[in-house]
Amino acid sequence: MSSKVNLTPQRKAIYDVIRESSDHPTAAEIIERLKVKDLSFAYGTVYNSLRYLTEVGLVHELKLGDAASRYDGNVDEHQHIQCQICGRVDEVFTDVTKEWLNAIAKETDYTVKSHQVILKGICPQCREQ
Amino acid sequence: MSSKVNLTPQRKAIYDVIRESSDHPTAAEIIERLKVKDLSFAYGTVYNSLRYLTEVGLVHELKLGDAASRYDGNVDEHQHIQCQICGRVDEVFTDVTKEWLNAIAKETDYTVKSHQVILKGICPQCREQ
DNA sequence: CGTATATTTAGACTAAGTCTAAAATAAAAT
DNA sequence: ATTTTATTTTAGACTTAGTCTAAATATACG
Ligand SMILES: [Mn+2]
Ligand SMILES: [Mn+2]
Ligand SMILES: [Zn+2]
Ligand SMILES: [Zn+2]
Repeated sequence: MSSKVNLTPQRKAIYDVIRESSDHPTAAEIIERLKVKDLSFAYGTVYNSLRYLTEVGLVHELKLGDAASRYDGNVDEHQHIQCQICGRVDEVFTDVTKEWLNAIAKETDYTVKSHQVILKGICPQCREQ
Repeated sequence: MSSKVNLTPQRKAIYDVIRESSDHPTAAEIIERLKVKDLSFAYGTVYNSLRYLTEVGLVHELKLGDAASRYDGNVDEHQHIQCQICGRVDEVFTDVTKEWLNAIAKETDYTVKSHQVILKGICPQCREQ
């Protein structure tokens, strides 16, 4: 069991870029950062690898409502807040309560499997302007 | 002030479809439903109208991480839960607490402007199968 | 080794939506 | 009422993000 994770050189390089990034890069940004390291993979390989890394749980895919998905090397449970002005994405570790999730299960009669909170606001830097 | 809302025939028809729908239709679904009423507008007009209706606050745009945005004629504050199996989207009126939002403002130093919760789970129907 | 399986590659293709420039409507000014 | 101005619609080209396909490579297995 525990089907071993198969990290090919491409997947490893992409995973490295994500872990070295703290800003939740998009696929396009990952491709840029690979290029800086003189690595250039087929377009499709980057997307296939991102899907693979997501599936095996090494990274998380964030869909914040922007056009492009972002990727997160921190797979600990946390949420995100995005600045409406500059677009930066920051971490949020204060999570919703279990009681709240239970209340929703009761209200909707769904079996709640996951929740994602997307907060929008103004970051400290942009507030100064 | 209060810059009056300009509901052209096209915008009105699209708004009507959204209000008559309770399933948060996508642009493509709205176009289908217009066709049933023998209404056919330019592709771009539908998107322009959806943007307009969203901007003036008559509808809400939902980005649940699917490919296409969905539109909601209920503009009262509420959240959504989507079935991972059949894709249907249901309403969630149990909202997060103000305390939780304050905790996030303190943690992140952001001025929190909005929050969107996307819950995923199994709907009662799909659970029976 | 030889064959099956998995992965990468380049490039065609798709889905959702935006943009553009011209035509049609509507509103405002003469 | 007619001209001028502003707004909206339209068709279709274009963009962005991502998937699909078929061939070429690489890896694993007997
Ligand atoms: Mn994160
Ligand atoms: Mn709703
Ligand atoms: Zn900012
Ligand atoms: Zn379902």
